[in-house]
Amino acid sequence: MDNIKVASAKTIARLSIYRRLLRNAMRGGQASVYSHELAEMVGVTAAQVRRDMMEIGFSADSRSGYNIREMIGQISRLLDSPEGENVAIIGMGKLGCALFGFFAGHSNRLKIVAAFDNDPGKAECVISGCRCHAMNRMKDVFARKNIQVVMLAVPEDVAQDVAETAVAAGAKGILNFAPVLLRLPDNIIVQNIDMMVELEKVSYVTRENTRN
Amino acid sequence: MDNIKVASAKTIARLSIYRRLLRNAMRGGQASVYSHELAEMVGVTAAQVRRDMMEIGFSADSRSGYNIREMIGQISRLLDSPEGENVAIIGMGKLGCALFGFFAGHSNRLKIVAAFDNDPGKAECVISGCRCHAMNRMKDVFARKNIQVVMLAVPEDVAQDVAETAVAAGAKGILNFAPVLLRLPDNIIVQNIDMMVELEKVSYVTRENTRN
DNA sequence: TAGATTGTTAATCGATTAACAATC
DNA sequence: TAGATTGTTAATCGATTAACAATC
Repeated sequence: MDNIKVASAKTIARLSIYRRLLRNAMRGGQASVYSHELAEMVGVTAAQVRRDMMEIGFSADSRSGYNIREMIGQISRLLDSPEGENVAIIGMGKLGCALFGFFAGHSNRLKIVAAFDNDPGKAECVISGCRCHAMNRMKDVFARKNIQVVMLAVPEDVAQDVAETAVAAGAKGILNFAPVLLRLPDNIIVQNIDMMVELEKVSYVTRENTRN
Repeated sequence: MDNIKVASAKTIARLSIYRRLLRNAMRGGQASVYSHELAEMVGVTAAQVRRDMMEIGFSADSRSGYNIREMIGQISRLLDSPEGENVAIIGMGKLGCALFGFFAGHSNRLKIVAAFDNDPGKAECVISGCRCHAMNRMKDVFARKNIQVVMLAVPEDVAQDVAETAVAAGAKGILNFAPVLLRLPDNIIVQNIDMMVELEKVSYVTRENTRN
């Protein structure tokens, strides 16, 4: 159970979504769910759900389906760090503040515990209920608060520099919102959210789709 | 040339990124680029770049490589709507305002031309330099400004309702930031950006990666 | 039992890559 | 020409799905 390791990030994404929907269902009083029901909620095939459950070693009763509470538990054992995960936001411009508000409202295991910005007007202030440190304090704060994962929400022209600073300070994983390919050591995990590209995709596909 | 149609959204994403880097290169005075150079900049293989160029019907001189200006032109002919694309942001909370700031700073062909929010304190005001309308004015504004693509940045509990309103008002493509599976007619293009899921992915993969 | 669902594998699908003759 | 790059296909890879015997 503890040594399960899911290969694909896509699977992780689906598991995260399963869990969210299952929590809603549980709040609604539902106790168990069939693969085809969950599939319908998430927008995947039933076979996909069953294969994912197989992959995390979770099984169902062929009469009543999957036990929701246990399924949430199993997904959480896999996805969540037992000690919780402390996350920092680097860059407290509009986007950084928006991210802070978004994540502060939601998660439980993932906690935004620090923010960084080089604007002297922000540094060492409390913004949106979160203490904002100067960039040069990363190493200290990362160590003290046990931070390995950061969200990078700085302008693109400084993204590479700031990312290097973060890595030097001990960051191991970066969720990068800057439209820049970060050049970092191989052992650093980088996931990009490129909103410009996503909007261009929607725009293009929509146009193609409405053409006829 | 006008009837080229790229099948995959992944290809569109790469083309968008190629173009961004090529613009930077052109600004730096570079006139042409080899597939392996562009590949290195973007973080893909040279074969991938060549196949993408093949797909959009653009070719190179085997001595000097791809002409950057023409390549940008060809990608733009494919990606950009000739008349430009007018986009609306629905939901002018922190995230909506952040998106506005982000896109207002960047794009050329994609223009944020309207915003909507139901907060009476925001409706009909000008926020971040953009007029903010009440939700019930979508149909009118979409028609007047020729808007088909929207970015949905509202809280998850109202996302489905607001999305339906937007579709009824004429939206054909939605970039959805709410962590919700939108149920909409098949002919509506929906692209989700699920920041919670992305952060959980980074967190998980980082943990697995640093385990040993 | 009867019937619906699960677990599981082989088949399918689509995207990526390796490889190399053609090109400039 | 010589040499590096391109255009292009077959091979590879990984993820998804169809299908069905096993299960409750």
